[in-house]
Amino acid sequence: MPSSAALNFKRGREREARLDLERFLPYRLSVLSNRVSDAIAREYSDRFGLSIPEWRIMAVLGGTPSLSARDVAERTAMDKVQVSRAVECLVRARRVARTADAEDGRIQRLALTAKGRAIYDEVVPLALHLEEVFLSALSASERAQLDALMAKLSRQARLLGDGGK
Amino acid sequence: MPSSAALNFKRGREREARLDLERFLPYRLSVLSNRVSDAIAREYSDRFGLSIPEWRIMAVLGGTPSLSARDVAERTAMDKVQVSRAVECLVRARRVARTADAEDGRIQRLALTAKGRAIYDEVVPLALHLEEVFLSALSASERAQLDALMAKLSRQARLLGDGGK
DNA sequence: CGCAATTAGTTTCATTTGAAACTATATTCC
DNA sequence: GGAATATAGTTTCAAATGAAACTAATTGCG
Repeated sequence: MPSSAALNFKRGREREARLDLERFLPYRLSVLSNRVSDAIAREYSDRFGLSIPEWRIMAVLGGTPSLSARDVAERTAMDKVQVSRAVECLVRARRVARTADAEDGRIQRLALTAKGRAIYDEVVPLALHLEEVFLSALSASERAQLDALMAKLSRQARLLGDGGK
Repeated sequence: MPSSAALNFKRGREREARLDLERFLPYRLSVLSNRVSDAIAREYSDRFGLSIPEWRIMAVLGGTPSLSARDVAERTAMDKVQVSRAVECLVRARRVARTADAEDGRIQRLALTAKGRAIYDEVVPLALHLEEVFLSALSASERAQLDALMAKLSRQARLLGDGGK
């Protein structure tokens, strides 16, 4: 049965349009993304007491230390309130340290502490393992396709979003 | 530049693993899905005062009337609390009607009212148009690829999710 | 039958979230 | 220099959310 998203649009004898939610891409994306996020969140939370926002922050700080909260927000696609709150938790747990910026009094530089780094070093393999399990349904060429499609769709979605803002 | 998700895993000279959030599939999926949902939610909300849960309920009732709240929850991937609340709004707005089931006193059959159907008939073309704009970044064969990949990933994600539950 | 266990759906309550207001610092421009 | 504007980050407050308790009806089973 061909089920391309392009075929979602149907008209019966009467002239009203129909929509099949299961084939509607925004819906499918949302369900897929939630399933994946939930499965992963459970692991992060069970094993390390990390929420997804916290993990995202640790992930970027692990790769690039000394970012400001604003930088982190940009790179994690979170808003500044979310970042502020998640950083607060991470600081309380001594996983992230805040230090004043030498030049700009408004900015605080963020970095993983040794403790945070140790957790990061444990979480990264777990995250990559989960990604791998998830992707194990695909062949190498399918993964390449997926990568290309995601890039195109992300660009397109960015355009969509900007239009309405 | 090859950027397959399979290549996300890297080790430097030192032996700690690194993770590039921008190439991490769960993250990419989440950002993409949110962008799309937000763009669409804005339209639904601006033009019809519909939230996404409300729209999902109307979408399934438009295709299959006389479902119970439980049926709706199943088909929309929402939980029963969400459905209960969104249905409440829809009923108050006279877009959906609740009628008692003849056989089972616990069940209420849900269906679009004439008013709800009129809105449905307007929203469906809008939804399909937005999907089309979004997919316009892809060729026909890319759409087919996407469809196949989403199906595989969804199945895989369902397995992942069940495992942990 | 009649009591325990299930199921449909709602409500409650605590937590999460986001928008807007707020504080503090920095920059612009007269 | 200093008033107006902009930016970093936090706090506040109201709305959205979810887990668990709850109500009401049904089913299973001795």
